[in-house]
Amino acid sequence: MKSRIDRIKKQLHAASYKLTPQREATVLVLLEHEADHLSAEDVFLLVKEKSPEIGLATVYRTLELLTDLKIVDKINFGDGVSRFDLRKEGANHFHHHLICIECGKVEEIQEDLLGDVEKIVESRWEFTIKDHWLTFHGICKTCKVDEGEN
Amino acid sequence: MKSRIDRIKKQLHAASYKLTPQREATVLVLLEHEADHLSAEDVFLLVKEKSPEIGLATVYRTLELLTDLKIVDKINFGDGVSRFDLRKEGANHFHHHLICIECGKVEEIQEDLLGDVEKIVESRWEFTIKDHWLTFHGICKTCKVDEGEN
DNA sequence: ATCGGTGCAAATGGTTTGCAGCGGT
DNA sequence: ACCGCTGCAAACCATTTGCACCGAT
Repeated sequence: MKSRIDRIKKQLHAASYKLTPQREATVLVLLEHEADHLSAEDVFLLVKEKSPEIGLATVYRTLELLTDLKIVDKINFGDGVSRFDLRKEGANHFHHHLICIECGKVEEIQEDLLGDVEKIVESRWEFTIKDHWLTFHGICKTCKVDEGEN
Repeated sequence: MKSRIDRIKKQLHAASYKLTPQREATVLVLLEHEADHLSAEDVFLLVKEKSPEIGLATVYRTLELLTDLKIVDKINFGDGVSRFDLRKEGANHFHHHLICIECGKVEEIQEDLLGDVEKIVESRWEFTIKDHWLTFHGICKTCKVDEGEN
């Protein structure tokens, strides 16, 4: 855990930014909620529990900074708010989501399932892929079970 | 073209809505710009050329209605505005996008390239897929050529 | 003394809503 | 007369920005 923060600190310094207490608090919240796809407001409220003086604008600015440095990914599930995910170390952002339309739960898929698809796209459309977003909408395991019961 | 509007009219009636002049004008704009990924504001301005009295709220309401009826797809490229695509007839929304990060152009891929990936997700995560969004970010053919020249 | 970073409040901008009016049935 | 639909303006809400201030170098 310590080392993760230290590495982020280095990344900030390398881009000549400081890891201020507010930024550290924000990153810690993201680390503690890695699986949660928090919105900026969610992050703000959680940071506020530990550092009540923080302002919402600072959280937005920090999240933007972290996004620019590719430390977090800004993702959009189409519900009107941006969500922020700490990027797994070493991952080139090959990380997909399953959104359950019944319960709203979001699962992550870390594997890269698109290798073959990307090859096809790159050759057939002569398009150099830098990144992608893949989201599936459907019914999760739990909700399928529940439906069977009702 | 005529038949396309007629079919949409039937879909509206089937859900007990009318194809009012404003709704028709909106649908016509969408038909005329099928490849363009228009924002609500874009649609509004184009409809206004033909029907200057229309209000922005009506366009929003119409687009929402068409989205609910799955006549159009509301898509989000992460640039802060929703965009609206007429759904191809008979397509279960298997339609992907290539966004060029140089020039902003959006290309569509009509083929469904995700068949195998979906099988894996459905079996490995026990998730029943209803729909998906797939967007690639990268450099399009034209911009690659331009870069070579500079 | 400078300057990056912060908190607050105000501004922004896309989208939604309240409401009175209109037009077809 | 009813009721769905519309236009307008106001409201909303996530996000951004202007600005004065603070704290470390």
